[in-house]
Amino acid sequence: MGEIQVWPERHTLADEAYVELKSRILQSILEPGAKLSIDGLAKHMAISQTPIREALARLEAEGLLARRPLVGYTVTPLLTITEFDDLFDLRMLMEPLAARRSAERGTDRHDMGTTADGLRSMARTPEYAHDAKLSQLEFTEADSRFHAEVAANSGSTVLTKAIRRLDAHLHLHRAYMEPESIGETEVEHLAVAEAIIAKKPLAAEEAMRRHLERSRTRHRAAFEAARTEPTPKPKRAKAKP
Amino acid sequence: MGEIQVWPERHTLADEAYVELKSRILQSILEPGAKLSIDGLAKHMAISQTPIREALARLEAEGLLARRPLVGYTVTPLLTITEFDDLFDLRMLMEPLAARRSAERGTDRHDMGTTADGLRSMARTPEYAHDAKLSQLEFTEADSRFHAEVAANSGSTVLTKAIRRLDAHLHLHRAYMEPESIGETEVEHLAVAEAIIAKKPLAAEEAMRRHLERSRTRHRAAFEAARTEPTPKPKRAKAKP
DNA sequence: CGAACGCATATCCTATAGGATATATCCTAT
DNA sequence: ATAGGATATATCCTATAGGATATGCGTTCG
Repeated sequence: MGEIQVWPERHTLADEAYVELKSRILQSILEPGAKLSIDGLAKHMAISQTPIREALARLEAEGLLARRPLVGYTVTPLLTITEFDDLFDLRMLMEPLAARRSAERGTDRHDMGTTADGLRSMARTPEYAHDAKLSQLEFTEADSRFHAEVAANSGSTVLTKAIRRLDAHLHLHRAYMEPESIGETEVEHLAVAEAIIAKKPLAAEEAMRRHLERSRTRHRAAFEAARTEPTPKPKRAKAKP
Repeated sequence: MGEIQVWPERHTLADEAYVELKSRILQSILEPGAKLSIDGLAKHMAISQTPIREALARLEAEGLLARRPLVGYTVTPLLTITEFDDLFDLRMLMEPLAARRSAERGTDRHDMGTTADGLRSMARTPEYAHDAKLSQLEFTEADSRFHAEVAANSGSTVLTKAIRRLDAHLHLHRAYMEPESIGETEVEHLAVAEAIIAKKPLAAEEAMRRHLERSRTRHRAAFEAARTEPTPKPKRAKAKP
C-alpha cells in the first residue's frame, strides 16, 4: 500500500466533452467543414450546453475548430496540397532538431523522459487487427505518439508544444494512408529510436530527416489518390441518430 | 456609400472578457501565479460567469493560464531561461524562412499581401506615450504586428499560424519589461522590409536572422537583469477592491 | 422572371440557481 | 503541544430558462 497515488486526476464534463469531440474530429467522424450545433451536441452527449461550450472554446484555440461569433463552430477544413507541403517543411525544421536534442539527452537517468524500452516499443506499430478501420486508427495514433515522445524526450516544452500543434492537423490526413506503408514506417521509427538510445545526435537528426522525407512521399501519394476519388466518405455528418 | 463594409465584426461578451483578461496578464496587473476567481471576475466585469469561463478556457489553451480541475485557474509562470532559449531557437528556424518566402513573393500584385509602404510603416515603431507601461505594450504590439505581417506575406497560412502560435511576443513581453532599444529594432526591421520589397530572398532571410540574434541578446540582458532583483512587484494580487 | 422585403424558426449567447468538491478553521485526543 | 479529523465556507461546475441574432422561406413588387 506504499504506492504514491498521484491523485485520481479529477476531471469534469467539459474535459470529457473535449476528449470526445477531439476524438471524433481526428477520426473524421466529424468531417471537415461540418457545422457543430451546441445544443445538438449537448443532447447527444446527454449533458448541458455549458461544458460543451467550454470544450469548443478550447478546440478552437487549438486550431481544430473555427468559430464565427453568433453563428457557430465548424470543423477546420482539410489542408490544401500547398498547405500540406508547408506543413512538412515545418516538420522538417523542427522534428530533426527534437531528435537531435533527444539523442543528446539519451533515454536513461531522466525523470521526465522515456526509457530505452519505452521508446522502442513506441517505435513499433501495432499488429494488424481484424477491423481494418480500427487498425488504421491504431496505426495513426501510434505514429503520432512516437513523434510526440521523441519531442518530449528532447526536454524542451516549447519545442514539444509546437510539434504537437502541427501534428494535430497532420493527423487528419493520416487516415488516407496506405496500409502497406506501415512496415516502412516502423523500420524508420526504429532507426530514430536506436540513434537516440545510442546517444548519437547527428545520426538521430539525420534518421528523422530521412523518415520525414519518405513519410512526405507516402502521404503525398495518398493525398493525390484521394484527389481522384473526391471524398472517401461522402456521407453527410448530420449527427442525428 | 459604395464602401464595402466587411461587417461590424460582431463580438460577444466572451470575446471582451478574453481581450480584457489577456491585456491584464500582459501588463502584469495579474501576476504570475495569481489565482483567478470565476465569479470574482464576473462581478468585477459586471457580467455572468458563463462568458468568463469561455474566455478562461481559451486563455488556458493559449498557455497564459493553467487550470486545475475543480480548483481554479492561475496565471502561468514566466518563461525560464531555458524556455527562453528554446523559444528563440524556434523563431530562428521559422521566421527567416518566412522572410525568405515573403521576399520571393515581393510586395506588389498580391491580393493577400501587403504593399511596400504598408510594410515600411509597420517596420516603424510608435512614439513614446505618457504611460511607460502602456508605451512598452504598444511597442510590443507594433513589433508583433511587423513579424506577423512578414509571416503573412510569405503566403503560407501554415507558417503564419505556426509563428503566431508561438506567441513569442506575448511571453517575452510578460517576462521582460525593460524597454528594448527601440531605435535598433526599427533599423533592423527596416532592413528586413527593404530586402522583401526588393525581392532579395537571401538578404531578407539573413536580415531576419540577424535581427533575431540581436533581439535575443537584448532580451537576454533584460532577463538576467530581472533575475537579480527577483520580483519587480512583490505585492500580492488579491484583486479585492 | 428576378429581386427585395418581411416574417418565422433555429441557434447562439447570457444570466442565474443549485449541487458538488476543495480548502480553511476549529476541535479533540494522544 | 502537535497531529488528526470533522465541520463550515468559498468556489467551482452543471443545468436550465430566456433574450438576441442569423438564416431560410414565402410573398410581393418591379
